[in-house]
Amino acid sequence: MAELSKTYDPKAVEDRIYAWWEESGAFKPESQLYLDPDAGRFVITIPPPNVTGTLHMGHGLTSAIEDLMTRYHRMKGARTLWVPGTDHAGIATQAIVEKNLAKQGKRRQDMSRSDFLEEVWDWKEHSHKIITNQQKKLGISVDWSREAFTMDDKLSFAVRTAFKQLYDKGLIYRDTRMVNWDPVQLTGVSDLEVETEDEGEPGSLWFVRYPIQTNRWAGPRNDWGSGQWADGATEWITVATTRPETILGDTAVMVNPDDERYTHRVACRAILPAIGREVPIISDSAVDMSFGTGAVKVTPAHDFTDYDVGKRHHLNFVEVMDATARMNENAGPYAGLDRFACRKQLVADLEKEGLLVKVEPYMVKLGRGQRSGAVIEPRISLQWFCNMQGMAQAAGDAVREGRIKIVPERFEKVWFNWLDNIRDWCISRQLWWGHQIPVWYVKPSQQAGQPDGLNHLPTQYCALTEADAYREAIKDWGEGVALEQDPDVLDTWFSSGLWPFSTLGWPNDTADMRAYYPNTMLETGYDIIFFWVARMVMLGIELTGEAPFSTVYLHGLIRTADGKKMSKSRPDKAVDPLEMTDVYGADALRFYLVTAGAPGNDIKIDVKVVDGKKQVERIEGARNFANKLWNAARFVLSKLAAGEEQDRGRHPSLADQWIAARLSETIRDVRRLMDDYQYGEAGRLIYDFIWNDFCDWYLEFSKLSLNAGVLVQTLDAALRLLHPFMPYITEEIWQKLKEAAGGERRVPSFEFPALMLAPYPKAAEAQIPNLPSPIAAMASVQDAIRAIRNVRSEYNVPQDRRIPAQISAGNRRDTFEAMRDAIAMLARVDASALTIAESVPAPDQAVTLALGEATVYLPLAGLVDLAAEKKRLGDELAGIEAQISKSEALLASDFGKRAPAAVIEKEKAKLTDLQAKREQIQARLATM
RNA sequence: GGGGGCGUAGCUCAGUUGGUUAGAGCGUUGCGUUGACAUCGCAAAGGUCACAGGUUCGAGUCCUGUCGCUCCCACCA
Repeated sequence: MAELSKTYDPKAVEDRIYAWWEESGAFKPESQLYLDPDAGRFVITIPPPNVTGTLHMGHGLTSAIEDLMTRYHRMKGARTLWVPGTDHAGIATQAIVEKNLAKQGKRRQDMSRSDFLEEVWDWKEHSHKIITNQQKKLGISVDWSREAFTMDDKLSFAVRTAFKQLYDKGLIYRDTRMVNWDPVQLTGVSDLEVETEDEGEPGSLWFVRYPIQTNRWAGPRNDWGSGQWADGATEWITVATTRPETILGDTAVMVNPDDERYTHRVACRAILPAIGREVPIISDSAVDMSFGTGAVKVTPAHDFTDYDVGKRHHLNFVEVMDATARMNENAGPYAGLDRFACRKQLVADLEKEGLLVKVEPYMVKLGRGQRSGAVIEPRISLQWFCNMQGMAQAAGDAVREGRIKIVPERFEKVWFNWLDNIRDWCISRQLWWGHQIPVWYVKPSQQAGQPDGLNHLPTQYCALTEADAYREAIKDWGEGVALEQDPDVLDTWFSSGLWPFSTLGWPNDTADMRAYYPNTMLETGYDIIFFWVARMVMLGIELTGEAPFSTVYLHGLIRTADGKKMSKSRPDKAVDPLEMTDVYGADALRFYLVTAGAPGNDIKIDVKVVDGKKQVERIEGARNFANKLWNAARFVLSKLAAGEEQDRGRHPSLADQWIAARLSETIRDVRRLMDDYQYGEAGRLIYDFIWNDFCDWYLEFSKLSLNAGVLVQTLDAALRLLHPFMPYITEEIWQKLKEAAGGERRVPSFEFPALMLAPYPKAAEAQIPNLPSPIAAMASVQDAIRAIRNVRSEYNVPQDRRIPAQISAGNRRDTFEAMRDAIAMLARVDASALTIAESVPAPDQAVTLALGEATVYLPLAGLVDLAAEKKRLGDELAGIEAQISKSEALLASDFGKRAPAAVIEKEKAKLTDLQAKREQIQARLATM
């Protein structure tokens, strides 16, 4: 048998084990060797990382939790599939590639679409390689043979099919509307992709007065910029704005109908500064009288509210900016200026013309593009939309009716709130990277050739392929028709929304669709509940008729120590998952991540930099745990190799029965917690069992009397329990254990080739019947040992000094007798001076430990004086008596009548124990 | 404007159908190292569970309010 190194070295284990798992096909559901029909299926599809670069700690958390779930269910005997894959991440990836090209002095606009896409595909390959490599390091047990990418041929076909089905139902339509426009990325984006700072950003509120047209003053007689533009005007209306440049596009001024200050102004006309356009003053209840001056400028082409106002009041829509947010020809003297340059110039000119009343500092709620950071400009454009009303209703019902369970439950409220207020989804993007919209238009030249066509024939064809589109178009337009495909691509979340079924082969009726759809679990961060989870549910129900999964588990976000999002701008506070696996090992990182917090709660990672290396205390703690387990295994293996076991397979000792009972208890609780998604709590229980029960106590007992059978069984079960949390180290140890344990020390799980394919422990299998509660019996021995240690520490008894002890053990006499050697060793008692009896006479000059079930006397001649001991016992007695009074009062109160029997029993047992201690102390005091 | 979350030991956090002595890790203090492990062992100190009410025999846990921090959603210029 190979010797184990003195400390656990993840680097010597992880890659080797992972390669072995992968090569042996252990991640594939077809390879499962242990199946329990009652366990059903477990199917989960990975939240596909964006091919934008590398993974961050959030992906580490996702991987840790999902692999934990997957390994747990696989070991429980559920038919288990975890599908991996990546997302093309349209806008984000295109932005990165454009940025990279810019470094080489290249621009997308100077390239052909296909040349640019070639660059993106190269980047995708590059990023994909890094990502999958990182995922493998983390140990995720996904079925790589089913790996998917959102722009694979099969998935692209699913996207076109979904689009066509929705189009044919009339749920997808094209319309000219106001959308959020990113003037840097030159595309429309959805509402969700616009981010605003809660407090707003520092800006100004400009108060500008517009002259009113009167009998005496019909309009400006002098040029704008002359300083005399408004000469002669006598009446004014003052508006407040945060975006002065939009004045150029104003087509009305609006006041509240109830606002008496302005009643006489309604129906008057104001003259727009700079442009000189006459604009009506209208009244609309949308105006907040208390804000600004109570008069609002209306720019229907550049503001969402004003757009609606413009529609309501049949105003003109004057666009003053182009796609890049430069002022256009409608901006008069400012044409050609950037919007912010225009703002600056216009404000200066307004001041010069005496139209700037005042400027106040103001926190502006600026919408910024999620990816570009550019200030979003509302813009009217022709886009594709998806009607969400019906789908949102269905998605809400799925949760309301319990077909989908959201964990933690509190997110249901957010879910309903968003779905109930849903707006149509702008799904087209003016990008090149993504799924091109499967709609073909008849070329305008053709339409011109057939004058009737425009009125009677369709000019757009939604089809799965260009050939299909032609087939349809030819029917209407004849053989010579020429089509061109819509140049836009779909929002990246459209394809992500199909992910749980597009990965399984939908729309085809594949074996995987039949076997693994719907999924059972969807696990992701709560930050993409709307972007992704809601869209999957809506599209899933609409397209497949079923909710795509039955449980949604949402984890928290990874944050820096000060609670901020980890960002690349603060590299000292951010931490990379691979950096941590490199320092502490994948198991340590994973154990930390799943035990760090509670479901749905954020995790703050406190990074310390020591000698240029990043350290995280809590991951270090998990690493230490791995090492502890490693050394425990080393001990077990050395004992097996030495063949010095006693009691083999025969009478299990009290210690053996105790560890088996504790194991059984732990298994029961762990399974309950795991099934209730409380992975952190489950992990802590396993940690406690391994470190405290197994290492601190049972291995110590084993040094006196070894039962190799029980030792192997216990370690085997502990490894299986821990495997979903720390897959590598447990597999490595388990393989060694299996190799070392022959013959009758073998346990059933050794029939399986890999720990990851072995069954998860069941409580029953660890139970050794017969004795009543070995846990309670052992507890009294542990109490005694701890109490003796305590006294030794208190009286500074040197570690190497063996002391005598007399134990009056009452009906625990057999228990103490059975543990005699252990007591001697662990409490460092002189074995030849250890008396255990039902009752022993109290010796003089001894410290007395009243433990309830037993009394321990430590004759520490010379170390304790009578008076001090009397005082110590007196104090203890006082404390106990206080507790007894409290307990008695409690039992005498309504508690005794109303509390459940079990609770009362517990209280009574406590009281009995206290009374026993009191008696012991009183008896002792009486003899002193 | 609406809706969440958090506030528990010096620090980071657990504590899920309310059960009466509130836990862990790290840190601190004392003792300890020739045999599984110093990435360790033994022991100790340390908390009016943010605050104020309420429900209950019983509240860290449920309800109401207040304060502080934080996040999400929302078209007040």
